[in-house]
Amino acid sequence: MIIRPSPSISTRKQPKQARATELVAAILQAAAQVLASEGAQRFTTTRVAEKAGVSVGSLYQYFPNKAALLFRLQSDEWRQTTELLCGILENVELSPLERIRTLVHAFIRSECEEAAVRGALNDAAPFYRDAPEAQEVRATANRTVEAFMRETLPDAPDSDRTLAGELMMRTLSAVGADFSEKERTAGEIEAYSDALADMFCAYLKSLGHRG
Amino acid sequence: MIIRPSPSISTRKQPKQARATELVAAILQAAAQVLASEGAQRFTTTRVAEKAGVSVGSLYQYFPNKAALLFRLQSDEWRQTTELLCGILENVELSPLERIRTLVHAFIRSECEEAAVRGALNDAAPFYRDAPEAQEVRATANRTVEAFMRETLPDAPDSDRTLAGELMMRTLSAVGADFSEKERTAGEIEAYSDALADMFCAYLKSLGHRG
DNA sequence: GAAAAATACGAATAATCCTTCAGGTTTCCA
DNA sequence: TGGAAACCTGAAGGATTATTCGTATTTTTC
Repeated sequence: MIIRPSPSISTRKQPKQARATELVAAILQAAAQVLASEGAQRFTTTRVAEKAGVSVGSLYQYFPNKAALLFRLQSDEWRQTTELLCGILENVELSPLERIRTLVHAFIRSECEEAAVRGALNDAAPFYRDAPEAQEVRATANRTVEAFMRETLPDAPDSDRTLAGELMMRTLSAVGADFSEKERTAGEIEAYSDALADMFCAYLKSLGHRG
Repeated sequence: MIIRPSPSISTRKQPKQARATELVAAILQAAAQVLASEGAQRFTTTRVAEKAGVSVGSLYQYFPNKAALLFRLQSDEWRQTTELLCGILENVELSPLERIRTLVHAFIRSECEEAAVRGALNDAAPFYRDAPEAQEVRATANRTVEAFMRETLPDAPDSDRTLAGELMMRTLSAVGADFSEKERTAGEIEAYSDALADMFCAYLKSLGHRG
C-alpha cells in the first residue's frame, strides 16, 4: 500500500505502436472517471484498468506506479489551467484590471466545472506530491505573472510585485479549490468570482496601479 | 481500509474512571505525534496505540473508528483557532483594520507553527470530511465575523458584507494552509502576513470603510 | 473481601491493495 | 512468411490495515 519514492515518476516506456497509444489514452480517461466517480480513496490501479477495459499489467507497462498515474492527471490539469490563465494575462486588448477579473471568473468557473476530478486529485495529493516534475509548469506560470505584474505596477519595487503576484496566485488557487468543494449554482459562482476580483483589484490599486 | 459512514462519529463511551481519562489524553497526544512525524499516510490505529503505550483495543473503546480520532484532532484545532480569531476580532481597543492585520499575523504564524500536524490533518481530510459535528464550530466563527463586518462596514448591504466576510475567511484559511506547506522563515511569514493583511485592508476600504 | 462493573489487552480476522511475472497474442519488417 | 519485437493478460505474491472479541486485569461497590 505504501508507495516508495520511485527513482522517477515519469512514464516507464513510451508507446511505439498505435494500439499502445490508444491504451494509454484509455487509461487516462478511465483514471479521470474513476477519480471523479469513486473518489481518491477508491482510486485503484485495478479499478482503473477494469474501467479502461485493459489488464492491470498493461497499465504498469506505461506507468511505473499509481503515483505516476495520478501525477500525470494532475500534470495535465496544471498544463491546461496554466495555458488558460496565461492566455488571459497576455491579452493586451484588455486593461490589466479587466484581465484580472476575466481570469478570476475563468478560473473559478473551470474549477467548479471539474470539481469532482480536481477535488479527488487534491485528496490524492499525498501520493504524488513532491514530484520534481511539477516545477516546470509552475515556472512558466510564474514568468507570465511576473510580466503581468511589471506591466500593471511599473513603479513598485520588484520584491513587492513578486510577493503580490505570488499572493494573488496562491489565493486564487487555494480559494478556488476550497470554494469548489461544495456544489455551486451559477449565481454563487458569479458572485464569488466578482468578490474575489474586487479584492484583487482593490489590492492592485492600493499598490500603486492607476486605473 | 475503507471507512464506512459510521452512525455517528462521536466518542463511543465517556470515560468513567480517572485512568480512562488519562488514556484518552495519551491517545490524543500520541495521535498528534504520529500524524506530525509519520504523515497521514502512515497514521494507523495500531501505531497510535503503540505510541500511546496502550493496546488497540483500548483505543477502540473510546473512539469508534479511525475517522473519529482524526475528527477529534481536527475539531480541537478548529476550536482553538476559532477562539484565537474571535478574541482578536472582538478586541475593541484596536481599529477594525488593525484587528484584521493582527488576525492575519496570528493565524499565519499559528498555522506555520503547527504546520506538520495541520498539513497531515489536511491530507487525512477525506477520512473525516462531512462530519456533521463540524458545523457547530464554524457557526460560532461566522457569527463573530458577521458582527465584525457590521461594525466595519455599517453602510454596506447585508449581502455584500456576508460575501466579503466569507471570502476573507476562506482566503485566510486556504492560503494559510497552502502557504504553510513549505518550511518558512520568520521573515517570509512576516512579509506574507503583511501582504495578505494589505490585501484585506484595501478590499475593505474599497467596500466603503473609511479608515 | 468478594462480586460486579469498568477497563485493558492483543492475537486473529477479513479486507484491500500495489506490483510482478510467466506465458500468450499481435504487429512489424526483412 | 517467419522470426523478432512490442504488447497484453490476469492470477498470485507480499504487505498493510481497520476492527473485533474472548480473556485478563483493575477499580468500584457493598
